[in-house]
Amino acid sequence: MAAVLPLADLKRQVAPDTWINSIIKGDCVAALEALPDHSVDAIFADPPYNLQLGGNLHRPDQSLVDAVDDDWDQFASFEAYDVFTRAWLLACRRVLKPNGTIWVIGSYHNIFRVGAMMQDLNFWLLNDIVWRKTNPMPNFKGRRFQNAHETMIWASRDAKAKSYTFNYDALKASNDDVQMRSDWLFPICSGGERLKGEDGKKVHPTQKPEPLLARVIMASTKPGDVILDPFFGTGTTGAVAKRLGRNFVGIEREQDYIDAASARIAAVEPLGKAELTVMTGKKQEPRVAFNTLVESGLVKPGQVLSDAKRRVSAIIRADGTLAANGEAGSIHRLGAKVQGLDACNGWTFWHYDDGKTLRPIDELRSVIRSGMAKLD
Amino acid sequence: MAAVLPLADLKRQVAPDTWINSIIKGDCVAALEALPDHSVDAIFADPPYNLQLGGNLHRPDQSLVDAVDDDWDQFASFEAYDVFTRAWLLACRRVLKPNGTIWVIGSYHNIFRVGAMMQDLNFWLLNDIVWRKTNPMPNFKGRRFQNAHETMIWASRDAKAKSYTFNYDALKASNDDVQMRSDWLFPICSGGERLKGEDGKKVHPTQKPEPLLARVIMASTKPGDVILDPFFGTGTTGAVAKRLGRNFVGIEREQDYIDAASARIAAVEPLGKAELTVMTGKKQEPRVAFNTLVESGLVKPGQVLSDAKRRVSAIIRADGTLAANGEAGSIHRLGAKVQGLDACNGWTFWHYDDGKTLRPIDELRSVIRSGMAKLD
DNA sequence: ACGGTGCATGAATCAAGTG
DNA sequence: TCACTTGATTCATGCACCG
Repeated sequence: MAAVLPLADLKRQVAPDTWINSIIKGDCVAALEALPDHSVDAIFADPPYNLQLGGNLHRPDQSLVDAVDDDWDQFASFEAYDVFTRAWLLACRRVLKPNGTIWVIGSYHNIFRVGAMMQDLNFWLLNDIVWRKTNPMPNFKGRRFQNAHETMIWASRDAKAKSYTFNYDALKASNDDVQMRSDWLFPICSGGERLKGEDGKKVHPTQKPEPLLARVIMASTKPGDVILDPFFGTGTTGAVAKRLGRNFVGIEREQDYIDAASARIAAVEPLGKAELTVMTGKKQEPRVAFNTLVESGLVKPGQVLSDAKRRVSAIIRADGTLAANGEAGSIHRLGAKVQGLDACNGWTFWHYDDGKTLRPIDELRSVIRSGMAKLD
Repeated sequence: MAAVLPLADLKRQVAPDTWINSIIKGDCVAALEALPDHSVDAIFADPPYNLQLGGNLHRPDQSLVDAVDDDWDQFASFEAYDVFTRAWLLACRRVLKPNGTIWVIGSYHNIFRVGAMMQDLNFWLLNDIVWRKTNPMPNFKGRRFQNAHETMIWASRDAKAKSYTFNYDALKASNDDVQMRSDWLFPICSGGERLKGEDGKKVHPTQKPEPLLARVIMASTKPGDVILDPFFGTGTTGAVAKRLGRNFVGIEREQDYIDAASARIAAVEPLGKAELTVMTGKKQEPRVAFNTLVESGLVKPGQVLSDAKRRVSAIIRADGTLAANGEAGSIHRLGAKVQGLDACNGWTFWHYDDGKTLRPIDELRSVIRSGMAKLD
């Protein structure tokens, strides 16, 4: 797990087992060039924020704030940052599968430039997600609002990509059965999760919290997917991907970060298959034609179906169509017609009388499906 | 109030009384050209979002979503939108005072382009603010996260502007004595606040809620300041500015919107000077001890206080503490104790009988505070 | 005057599979 | 690529109406 690959050994190698679940050491764009076209399912990118810090910042007690002033976060100008951003985004886009999606996280210092560039490069923005921090750093000078959030952009490769992965039902189930919103609340990375060096100092200045990555990965990937992180740092993406039964590829320049990430990922225990099973909606269940209900005898030709309030009714015909008012058609078409609508889900609209109460025919479809499941 | 000015009458007139508190009818950039250099203290801009909607969207009940499909939101391309954005931002920058600040609101469709352009034009970003909606529209198809927020960018005219207005202490005091964060929670504009035409339909598709504007204006302007809104719409900025003792200038193209805004603003009653002074004071709201109420005679030793439903009661002692069931303590400690809780806000928990009804003692604190305000 | 039910609606880049 | 079919999909709030 987490082999470290020297960049020179890679030349757009197609065999995934040469680079999957490894950290490629080298410059981000050069390393991306070594990966094959359309080879990763998702990308999580935490690029340098281009913080434009003037002098040092002191707390009210005069202690010095340990700001992000590393070499890799220094850009001479917006133009230089744009050139850098365009290069790594383009390289990512080539490597991403046509139905893959990309996440980029940033703050107000850089996220507007990144988002505009993504639009310029034909990524299609799906959402912007706000990470609200429960415990953000205060604003010490009292000259601005406390900067209490960061922004993530989630985008598909292009506007036409319709079948990207989004585990809507699992997210909703995990969120008290209401759909997941675009504002997420998580603590910053601290305590035992925060990697510290032998000197007790944090290894990386902007280590992201694992729960944040976990939601990203659970929302937009499937088990077994390959997730690329072109700014791997201390490997939060890799650690969470491994724990959640996904694969990763990391790109990182600094040996200290690579060392920390390798050890970290090696210690991760993946979850079992049962725990990883994602709740899915009706969409993913096998298709059942209404005629199957007729053929199996669950409903009978001549039987009357009605809507939930018995305002309209129709008769089942032997070919699996319905008839009412001299018209006939599928359960969906006729359901739409009797309501004067363009569309209708006949499975939930039409009901049958079980002797006591009206029940949707969708329940009979479930009976068929459970019978099919037993054949597995 | 809210005179409507034909654009032709204005030629960078310096005398502010010719355009202050009026709505200029005309194209945004052309109208901005008519205003003098460095003439407004703050700008709030709600530009078109450039939504690129495909076909129609239906709810699960097949009803049609009333989308924003107005002509003013149609742009041929990102490039066309950028040209438009650059033009109005540049014009705003000339009109803004050197120490003025600008707010721009948008969604993920446009805010990244706007933010990047602002940086390119040398605005200096101070914060990005997230407006979290309590009641956003759901995502009906379950293909994305519910889009539950919009983003505002707050920026000064340039990096060197250090003495912009930011009422840090007033914001902190209004926020339970912790500094105001970058994520704000407000409902969308609906109910009685939402302007409706004679046909019962909304006058403007994107009317912003007044509390949002109130926080913007209270945070970044002083009483008497001039606030420009280059996309005035139905005049939320003007209405809130007038109520809060500020001046406004609006620019709007559509006569229907101008008519609605004029009538709306005319009906606004400005707050009194005392109320505004309290709200904008540099110090936090003065702390009032319960004993001050006793000393001032608003409550009397021996008087009985109870909770809102008369389930528990306590007696006021001369030293400003309460006693009940053989225990005594502050209004907060005793309130917590009688409820079996760890903490309690005694000001809102305890009520007194004014002869007709039970009223919270917090109202008596307000009486003390307004008396203190009159001493200013 | 209430409480309960039903309905309308808000800045929305909102489906997937088959032939 | 287009046309057509199948059938999946919503949260909070305000207001009208009714008993």
